Amino acid sequence: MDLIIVESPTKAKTISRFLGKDYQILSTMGHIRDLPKSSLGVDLEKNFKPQYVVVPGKEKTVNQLKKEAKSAQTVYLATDPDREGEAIAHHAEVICSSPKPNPPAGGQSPKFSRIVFHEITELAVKKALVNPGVVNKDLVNAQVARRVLDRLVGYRLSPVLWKKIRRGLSAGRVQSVVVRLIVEREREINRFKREEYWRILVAFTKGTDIFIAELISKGGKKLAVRSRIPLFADSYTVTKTAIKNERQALDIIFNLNEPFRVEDVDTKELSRHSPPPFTTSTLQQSAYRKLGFSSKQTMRLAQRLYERGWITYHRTDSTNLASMAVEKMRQWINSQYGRSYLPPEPNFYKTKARVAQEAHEAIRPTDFNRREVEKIGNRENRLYRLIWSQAVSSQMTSAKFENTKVEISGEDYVFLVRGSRLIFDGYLKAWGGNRRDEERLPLLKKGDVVVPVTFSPIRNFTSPPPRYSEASLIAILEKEGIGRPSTYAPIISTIQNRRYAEKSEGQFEPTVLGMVTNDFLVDHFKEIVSLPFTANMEEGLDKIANGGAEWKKLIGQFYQPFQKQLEKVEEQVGRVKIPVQKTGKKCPKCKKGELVIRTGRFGKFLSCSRFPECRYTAPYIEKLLGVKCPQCGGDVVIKRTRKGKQFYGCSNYPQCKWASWRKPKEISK
DNA sequence: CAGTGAGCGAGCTTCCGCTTGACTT
Repeated sequence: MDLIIVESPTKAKTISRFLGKDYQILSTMGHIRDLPKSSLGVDLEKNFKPQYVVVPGKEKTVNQLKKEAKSAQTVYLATDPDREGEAIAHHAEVICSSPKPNPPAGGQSPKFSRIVFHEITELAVKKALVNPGVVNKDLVNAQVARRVLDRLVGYRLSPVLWKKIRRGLSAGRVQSVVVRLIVEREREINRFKREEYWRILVAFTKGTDIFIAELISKGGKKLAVRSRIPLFADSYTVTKTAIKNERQALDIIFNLNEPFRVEDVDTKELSRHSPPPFTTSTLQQSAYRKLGFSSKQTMRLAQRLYERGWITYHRTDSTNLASMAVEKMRQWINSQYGRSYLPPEPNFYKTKARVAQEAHEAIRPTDFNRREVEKIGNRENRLYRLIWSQAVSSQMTSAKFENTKVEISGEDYVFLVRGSRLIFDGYLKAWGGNRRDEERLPLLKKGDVVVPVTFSPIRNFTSPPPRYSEASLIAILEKEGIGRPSTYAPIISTIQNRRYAEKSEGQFEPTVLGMVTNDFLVDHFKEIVSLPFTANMEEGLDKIANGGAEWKKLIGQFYQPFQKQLEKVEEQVGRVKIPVQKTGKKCPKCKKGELVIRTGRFGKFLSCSRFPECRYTAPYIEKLLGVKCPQCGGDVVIKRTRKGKQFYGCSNYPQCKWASWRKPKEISK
């Protein structure tokens, strides 16, 4: 019997349904061999020779692969069709073909065939089986280069941080850039100067209708002032008006004179195209924005949907849909919604990611007739419905809006009001007729006289660029090609576990430790924490994969200067002090020092500035919530676990051990 | 669900990317 090796057990199950009992199908559950965890595992004397070991905990899987391969005639290596998948195929081949102390006399060792398919359908799998190839050594070498580079960066840089800042810290090609994004953004926010400006809104009536228009120009000059601020990985547009204070605003209002006439009515039809079906990144972003799920939570739910066979694979960077799925979806749309919702040709989407490997399809339901899963309203179902709508609507026609711009003038002042009306719902139908974007206007035509009823000067302030949420962070990572679908969620945990950043009300703020560590890396290893570093690496890896470069050369080109810089920093740079935050309060123990806020391994805490002479410590209370502890009546405070997750605890800890994940209800006395 | 910082110096920390499952509120 022949053996087929895939990565995911769910995939194995699906394929065995297609192929019946003729094949045995096993899964590797990801990588089976890797560099050892507790040493560098890269021989610097021997041209970066990597030392591979069986991944701890994978011994059973490996033994089973070996055993079944022995009795197989052909071993089909059907791991994912991307760089990591090629490496897994290679490792499986190595494991299954060794050790061969004495090649069985007369017996045959198995033949290895590399097969690939981009969609898991019976046809695709059977086609792959009759088109066997061999493992692509160049692609494997590209993966080795990627792995070795990440190991060198991570395992040589981290110890520098232990020595120069604090034990246990970490640095890496991906995580250090993520921390930098958050730190840079915080500084951009701090640099930002809020500016006051005023808007003038006027409520007009026409007949029995009322609508609100905004003053947009005065004496032929537009009031809006736009400025673009370049950001570290982005840019930000600030819009304000030329009205700087209340006096100017009132001045304008007192000078407004009737009559006010409709000067111009401009109506345009606008079509809005559906977004593409989900990739991992866009699923995480949408689930966060629309359902409030964290990326971790989203992945856990998606995993369950995938295991039950309800959705395609959920770790993907592709927006492509299997042609069979598109065909079925088109039939479904045609029969349920009708012809006008079906584009003449299928919609195609270009993938946004810079370095997409497109080993899998986009995320979609496996059966479009399944509109709900399990109990309506539960989390799994809500995520499923999101995936369903995104996939189905991606193959539907555009929605059409009629947008109206009405200008109203009075002397040398011009007011503007915009309206929007949905004239054809198109793909929005798959979202359950979402009409939130409409803004209805009364019927207005040129020359109409409208009567003002109220004048409202509105005070505004320009707002700084927003802090990153999980969603906006993942969007940047995908855009820059940093990290992969399988790592977006873990990265976000890592930077919090290391206490480089904390999430507060859904937004990332750098800690003092995060800023110190980032500044150290930017000062001394600028290239590695730059955005193009990963992009450049990918370029090099592509050359290796195409047979146009040797992996050892690429690593050497990176490592020689890196090594020099490591030595220089070791020698010349002193230990960095982590700054403390002053509180202005006296230490209650020694009465001499000042209480300061320090960041330790378990987050912030209070201690005496005279440490180590005075060893006073106390927990740092972030916020008093005004809620009493249900056990002892003390104050309930927000605390953070070792891993940085928020929980609620009693301020009398450790005397009172009360703790909860959820905020306790107010106790009324 | 939780006690920290410095330095002494045992032994140890650390990367990214591919999988799932064992644990808990």
